[in-house]
Amino acid sequence: MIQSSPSKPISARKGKGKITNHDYDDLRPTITYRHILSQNLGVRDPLRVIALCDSDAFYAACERVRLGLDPSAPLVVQQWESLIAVSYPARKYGISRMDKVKDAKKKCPNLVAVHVATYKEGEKEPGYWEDIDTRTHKVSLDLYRRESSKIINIMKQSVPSGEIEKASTDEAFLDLSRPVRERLLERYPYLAKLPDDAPEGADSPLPPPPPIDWSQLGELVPLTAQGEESKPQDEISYENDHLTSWHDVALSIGAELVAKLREEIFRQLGYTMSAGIARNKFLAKLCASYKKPNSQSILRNNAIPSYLRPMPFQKIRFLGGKLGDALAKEYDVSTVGDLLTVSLDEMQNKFGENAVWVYELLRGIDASEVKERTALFKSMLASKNLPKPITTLDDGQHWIRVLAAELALRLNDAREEVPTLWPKTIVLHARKGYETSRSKQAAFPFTKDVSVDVIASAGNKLWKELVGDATNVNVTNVQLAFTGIETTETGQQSIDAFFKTKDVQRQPLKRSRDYNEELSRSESDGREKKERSWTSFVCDRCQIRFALRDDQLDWSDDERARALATLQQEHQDFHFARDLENGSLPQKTGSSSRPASKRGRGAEPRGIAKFFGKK
DNA sequence: AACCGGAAC
DNA sequence: GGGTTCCGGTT
Repeated sequence: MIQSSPSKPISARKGKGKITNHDYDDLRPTITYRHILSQNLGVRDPLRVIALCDSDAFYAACERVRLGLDPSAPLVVQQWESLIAVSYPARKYGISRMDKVKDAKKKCPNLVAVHVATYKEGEKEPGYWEDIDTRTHKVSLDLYRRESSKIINIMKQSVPSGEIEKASTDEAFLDLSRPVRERLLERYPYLAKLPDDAPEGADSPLPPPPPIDWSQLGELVPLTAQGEESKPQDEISYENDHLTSWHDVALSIGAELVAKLREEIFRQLGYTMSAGIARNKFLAKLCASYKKPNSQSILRNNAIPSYLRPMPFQKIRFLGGKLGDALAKEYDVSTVGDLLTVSLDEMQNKFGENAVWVYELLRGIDASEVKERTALFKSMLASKNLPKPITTLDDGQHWIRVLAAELALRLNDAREEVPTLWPKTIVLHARKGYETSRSKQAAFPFTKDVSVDVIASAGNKLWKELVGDATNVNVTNVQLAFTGIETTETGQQSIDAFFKTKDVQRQPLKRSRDYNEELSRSESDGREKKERSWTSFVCDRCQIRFALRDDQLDWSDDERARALATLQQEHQDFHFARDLENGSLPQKTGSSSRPASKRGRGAEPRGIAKFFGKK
C-alpha cells in the first residue's frame, strides 16, 4: 500500500536533491572497436537502434482503402453509436473518439461514417450491412487484423535481418541494430579494421564520426524542448554539446531503413505510418508521437534529457495506470524531471520490484528486448454484450454459434501463417444480469479441422454447465475463448513424439489427433536414436516439421539427404506461390522468422550439407 | 479450473 | 470513455 508522504520540499528528501549530469552518463558511452566488431548485439549495445512503427488512424485507413476513398476524405469508423477511429482529416473538424456519430456529423456535414463489419445472423462471413442492430449483430475486426498482418509481412521483407515484434494491430517494434550495423561497416569499412597503433587495442574509441545530413531523414527531436523553462545554473547544459556520435550515425541509418519501409507500405497498401527511432523501445514508442501523422521522429541520445524532463510521466507506457497514479500521488508531481530527484533507495522502499525499472526509464534506459513471438497470441476471445439479454436456450445457442464462427475464422486465419497452432482449452464466460461474469472451461479437441460446429458444440456443452437449461435465464454478456494456444513445435520432445511415426510428411496435422498418446508413449519409450534428427527439418517460416517416410529411413545418408533437400525445396516453392497469391513479394529463400541471434551468418551449412553437420 | 485485476488501444 | 483483447497472478 502506498502512503502519501507529507509535503517535504523535494530537495530536503533523502537521496539526491539535484539533477546532475551523472544521471545521464549512460547516454554518452564511449564507443569502441570492440563494440562495433562484436557480433553479439545485446540490449546494452551502445549502437542499438530501435523503431516503433504505428499506423495512422488505422481502422479509419483500412476502411478508406477498402472503399477506395481519397485520403483527404474526413472519415470515422463507428461501432454502434460510438466512434472507434477518426481519420486525421476528420480530426481537423474537431471530431474526437469520444463523440457520438450524431455530434461528429454536426461538426462535419460531409463526414463519411462507416460502421465496422459485423457478423449477422445467418451469414457466414462478416460484412457491411444496411440494418445494423446491436441486438442481432456482432462486430468483426477481421479486416484490421488481416491488413495488420500484411503490414508486418512487408516489414519482414523490407528489413530481413531486423527483429520485429508486433505490439498490437497497428503497432510494431523493430530492432534495426543488425541491419544498421551491416550498413555501417559497408559505408565506413575502416571501422572494421582495428588500427595497429590503437592505444588500447579493441577498447580504443572509434575515430570521429562523419557529419550527418538529417534533412531527409525525418523530424529530429530538438535538443531543447519547446516551452521549457531555462534551467538552473548547476545543471549541465547539453545545448552546447553538438558532438555527433557514432550512435547518431546508426540512428540516421535506422531512419533511412524506416523511411524506405514506410514508403513501401504506402506503395503496396496505401497506409501511412508514423514512427519513432531511438536507442530503446520505450523511447522509440514515446517519440513516435512527436509528430503525426505520416512522419518519423528521431530521438538522439543528446536530446533525451531535454525531451524527457518536461514529459508528463503518465504518458509513458506502463506508467499510464495505477503505478503512474501512485507515483504522482506519492511525490505530488507530474513530470519526469520532478521524479529525477527521487533516489533509487527511496523508490525501492516505496515501490519495491518496479523501482529499478522506473528509475532507469526516467533516465532514458530500457533494456527490454524486441522479440518476435512464434505464436502471435496465447488466447483468442470473442465477446458480445447483449443490451437485450438472452432468455432462452435457443438464444444462447445462437450467440454461441456466432462467437464460434468468429473464433473459427480467426484461428484458421492464423493457421495460414502458423499451421501448427493449437488451442488447448476453450472457455465460456457468461454474465447474468448484473452479477459478475462466471466461466467454465474444457479441453479443446485436437483437430486439424477446427470448424464452427466443433467450437459451437463445445461451447454449448459449457453453456449447459454454466447457465443450465432453465427457461428463464437472463444473460447480458457472453464470451467464448481459446486459451493456451501454442505451436506443436514447443519443446524438442513433443516434436520427436509428434513425428516419430509414419508418413507425417507434408501433413503433420492430419494425424496429430494422437498427439497426447504419442507424447506420453515417447516419454516412456526412452531415448530416440540420434539419427532421427537427420530425417526431418522444421520450416523457418511456418514452424512445421517435415519428416521422411518410414520406408526412407534406412536409405543411405546421401539418399536421405537428397530426399530431405527435395522435400525442403517443394515446401519453399509452396511458400513462394502463396506469397505471390497474397500479393506480397515472396520472401527470400531461407529467410527466417527466428530470432537473428540464432540465425547463422554464413556459418550455418546450407542445402544438403545442413543435414550432415556434427550432431 | 475458476476467478481477478491491470493495461493498452 | 466503454468495449475489446490480452496477460499474469492467485486460490
